[in-house]
Amino acid sequence: MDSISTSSGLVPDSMTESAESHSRQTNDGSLAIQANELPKALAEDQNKFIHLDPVPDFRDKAEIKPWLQKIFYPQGIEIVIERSDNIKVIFKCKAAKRGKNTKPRRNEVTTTSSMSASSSSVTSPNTGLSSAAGKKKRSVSRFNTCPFRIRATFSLKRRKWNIVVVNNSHSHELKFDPDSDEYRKFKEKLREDNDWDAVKQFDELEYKSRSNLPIESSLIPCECGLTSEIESFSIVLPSTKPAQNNNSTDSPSTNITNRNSVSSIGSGIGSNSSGMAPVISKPRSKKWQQQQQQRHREKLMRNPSTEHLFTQSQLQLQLQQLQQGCPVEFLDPSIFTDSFASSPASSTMATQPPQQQQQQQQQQQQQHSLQLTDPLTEFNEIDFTDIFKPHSIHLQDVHSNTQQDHGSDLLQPSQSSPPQFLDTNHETASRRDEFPPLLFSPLDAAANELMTPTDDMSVSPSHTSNSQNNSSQRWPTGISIHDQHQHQHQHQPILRQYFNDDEILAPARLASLWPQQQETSSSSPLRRVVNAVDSQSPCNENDYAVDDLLWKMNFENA
Amino acid sequence: MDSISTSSGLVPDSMTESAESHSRQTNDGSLAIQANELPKALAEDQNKFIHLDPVPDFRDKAEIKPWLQKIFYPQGIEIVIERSDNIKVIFKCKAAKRGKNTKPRRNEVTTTSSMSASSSSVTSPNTGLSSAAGKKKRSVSRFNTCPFRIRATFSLKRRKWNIVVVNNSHSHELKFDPDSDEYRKFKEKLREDNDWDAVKQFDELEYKSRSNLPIESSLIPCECGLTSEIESFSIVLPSTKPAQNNNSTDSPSTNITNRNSVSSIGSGIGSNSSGMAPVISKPRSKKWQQQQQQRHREKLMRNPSTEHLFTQSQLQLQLQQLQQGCPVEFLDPSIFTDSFASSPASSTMATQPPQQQQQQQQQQQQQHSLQLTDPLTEFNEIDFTDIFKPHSIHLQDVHSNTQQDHGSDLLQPSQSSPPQFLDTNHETASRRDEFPPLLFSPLDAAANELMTPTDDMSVSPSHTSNSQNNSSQRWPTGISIHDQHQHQHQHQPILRQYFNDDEILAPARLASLWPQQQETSSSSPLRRVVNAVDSQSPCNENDYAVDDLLWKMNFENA
DNA sequence: TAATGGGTGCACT
DNA sequence: AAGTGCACCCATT
Ligand SMILES: [Zn+2]
Ligand SMILES: [Zn+2]
Repeated sequence: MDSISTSSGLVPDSMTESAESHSRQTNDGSLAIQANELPKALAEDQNKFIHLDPVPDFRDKAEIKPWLQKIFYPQGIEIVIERSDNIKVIFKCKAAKRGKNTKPRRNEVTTTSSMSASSSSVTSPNTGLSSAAGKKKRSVSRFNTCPFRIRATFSLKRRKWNIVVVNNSHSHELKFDPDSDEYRKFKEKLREDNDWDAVKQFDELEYKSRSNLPIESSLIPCECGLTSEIESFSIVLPSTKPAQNNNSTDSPSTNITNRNSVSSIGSGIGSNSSGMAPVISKPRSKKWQQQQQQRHREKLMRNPSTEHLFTQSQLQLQLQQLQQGCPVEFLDPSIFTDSFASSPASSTMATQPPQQQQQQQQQQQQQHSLQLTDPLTEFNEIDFTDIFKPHSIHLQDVHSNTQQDHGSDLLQPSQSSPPQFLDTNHETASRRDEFPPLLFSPLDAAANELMTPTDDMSVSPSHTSNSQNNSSQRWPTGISIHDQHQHQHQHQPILRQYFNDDEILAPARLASLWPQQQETSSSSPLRRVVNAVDSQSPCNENDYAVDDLLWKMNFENA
Repeated sequence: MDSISTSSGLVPDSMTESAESHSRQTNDGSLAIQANELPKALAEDQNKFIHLDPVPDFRDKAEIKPWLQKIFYPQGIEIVIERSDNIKVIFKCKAAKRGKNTKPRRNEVTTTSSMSASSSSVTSPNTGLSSAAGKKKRSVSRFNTCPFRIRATFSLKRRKWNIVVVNNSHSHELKFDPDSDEYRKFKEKLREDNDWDAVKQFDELEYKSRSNLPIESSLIPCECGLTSEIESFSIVLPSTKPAQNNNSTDSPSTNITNRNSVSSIGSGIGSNSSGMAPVISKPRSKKWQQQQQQRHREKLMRNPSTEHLFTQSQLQLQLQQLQQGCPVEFLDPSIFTDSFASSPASSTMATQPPQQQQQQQQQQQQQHSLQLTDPLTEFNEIDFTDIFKPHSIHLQDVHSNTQQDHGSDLLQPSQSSPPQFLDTNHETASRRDEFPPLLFSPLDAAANELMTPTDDMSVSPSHTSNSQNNSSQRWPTGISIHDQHQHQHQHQPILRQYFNDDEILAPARLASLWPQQQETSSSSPLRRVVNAVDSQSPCNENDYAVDDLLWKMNFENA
């Protein structure tokens, strides 16, 4: 079970071959790596950040978590908010439930010895029932010391939320639990938001989990109403240090292979981020869980919505998303097959998408079993004052220039609709109540930005020309790795094109899903305003003044 | 500065003489101690609890904290909620603000060496300005490891909130900081609740703090609108172990004398427990604090409300309260003087209330400098199942029977209005919004209890006869110490009389403050209902049925 | 059962 | 990797 290397080919093959050459160290010590080189980069540079980009233009802080849940639930990672702010949200792994006898050893979490991330069904034949593992031997990881973090920070300069995976190592196994309360709420919210495509995908995920089928990869389509960025990243984490209660780091590294691949098509949820599903405290008996499992299984078999999960229509939807910039290698390979593989190993091979060189890439990925130095030791030295500084954007089709395209924050036009600082339009002041009093409302801030509406076109003149170009080349993953100190400003035109494509294509894809809500690219007044704000240069004096004010007010608690 | 024994005489002298004889060990290992013997009891029996009784009939969980703040702010203890529930609230000391260089020694909190609770002005001539201590040498007690806890639990059986000081030791010095944000909110809430008498008292406290005057004792008058319990207790904590980060308990006991006396006249706040004062984050520069200090000093000198803090009218008020059952020994002795003493020692003597034997009692109290074994080590073995069993009430005039008057829970008529579990009446749903949906509101509960209105009189037939009796004899403290295993039921008539006196006399005192709100004792329908509820036997079958339902609903989260 | 005790999500500061 | 105030939880008895 440990040292499992059954990874589904989520990283395009062509990249892995030249992985080493693509990782470049810039002269200031920063590292620029392409998306397909993430596994190796993660293994070698733990103190680097995995930057998710682009991200939807979250209009509310509360939209971030559902979006991330779409990405990380299929990876067996249940995220919770560790701390949140008006300008940042720190996510972490949900703490493990304590087993009955919650006195595990301190130095090693009773080491289920594996922390095997990918194939959860291998280690626990009990399939996703948390109670099965529980009672006594479960790795309860006494204090939740998992170092995994996702940091979402709102850049006042760029007026955009930046999401960075700070630490991809886990002190526990990754396991998708379809019976967790949080997941239930999450899925209920998906339904409330009418994100039926995601609901279907998660139905499939639940089915696989309950059926002991491998869940190595996942697909979460994007269904947002306003934006439609495609977000995905792949991570291979070779070595996961077992949880040590930060007092004695005796075992240097147990060399336990841990693999973690994340793939999804994210989306900002269109609206209603306020209403959470009513909390329903449920009993957690084993019997109840078995009932749930059986019920769900029957429902899945009968439900027409889940019936066609593996039919041609679903596949066509995926292909359509592909053409619009969704990286194929991060789609769920299982959608291309109509049968379930019984063993994880076989399924891993069987679920390969029909991409050339996919298997080679997968094999390459299996070799990225590298040790991680303890990232915790290095984080203390991180200077967080630069957290809102520009960060790099890396595309696959520009991988030869990866070491140069950090910075460029000033021109990156990815749809950065400030979550709350942007909406100046006095007509849409309804969301103002969600923020503390005395904080500027998004409407006010946005109105301030309308003074330079023409910057949008000037910065991204060729926003429509390269859309098909990018999507057909290598399905850019839209992921970038960079460390803290990247400040170069280069290759801005390429970035501009890329992100403008996203903005333009997204509504079209959305329209295909809900024609009644159709809305041409940037045709909405609000949307156009947002784009204008995003694409304009942040070097504007007025902008900085506003930024400073907003920054100060953020800490005023109002 | 350390081993300060400048204690103001808060414990009546006559008691301390026979302190040892009054502490009795019952045959089941429990300890019954009179109020005036609290210092010694605390020093010798750390695993005992200090039970505050009676307490107001809190109608909302949110009313508990302000009430406790009135008691503990004058002691230099700023409480925060560690954890709260529908049925319990755990308070602790507010975490110390870290100085700039937050790397203090681990084993000893740079030991301002004193933890001298009473006279804060002695150690820090900078008078209550937190910045003065700060920056570097301040005992920031890196992780807030103060063991002090106050536990408020709602007993479903007795329909009453019970408040217990779980651990009276502190890992830090006790210092009243009039500039803390929380205190400002607290005081603003006092103003909102029109608790002007408390406002005045705290104005005085602030003045003393800013003027480097000793704040050994305090007075917080009762100003509640609905209830008028008199609450007070006195604690002398001889030895406070310095904070040790629970890893190495090297210094067994530093023998640092710590004295902590608490006195107040508590009251449940009349209404509006929902509206918190708007948070105003203030800059914390030293300059700003000095300005505040100067401004406050000037305002105090000029304000007519604070002008007469030390005039005869104020003293008459105190005397009036005395006659109504308020223990004189817990009143602020300084109100009896019109001049400020410069040194704590002299002021302690100068502020003695004109009571006979007061000085003797004070001297006796100074001798209670006993060491505390670390209470945390012993709390793990305490059996909490009996905590809500009848506890002993000790009056000064019945101190020879102290070991016998625990129990009698069924008849203790202290006003216990259930916070939210009781309301079944459908007419008075106005306060229902303050509680989670589906929870009963207190008003309904009160209406429900009207079915047995006559119980009030039957239980306390002599409620008016002994009022002067108690107040003139030795000013009962209304405090009881008891440990886990007290089960005797004795001297119930005495208890009944005592608490009924409190209930009846309180409104009269209140009326003296606001004649327009005058309300004779138990004349208010609601008030009478509350008394009826409290005095009736909880063994009623219907009551238990309601309890069950309420208990279940409490965990429905609805 | 009713009560005790603690974990932890997460936003305020 | 802000620390912590506070409450929604859960486990145990
Ligand atoms: Zn984790
Ligand atoms: Zn304390």
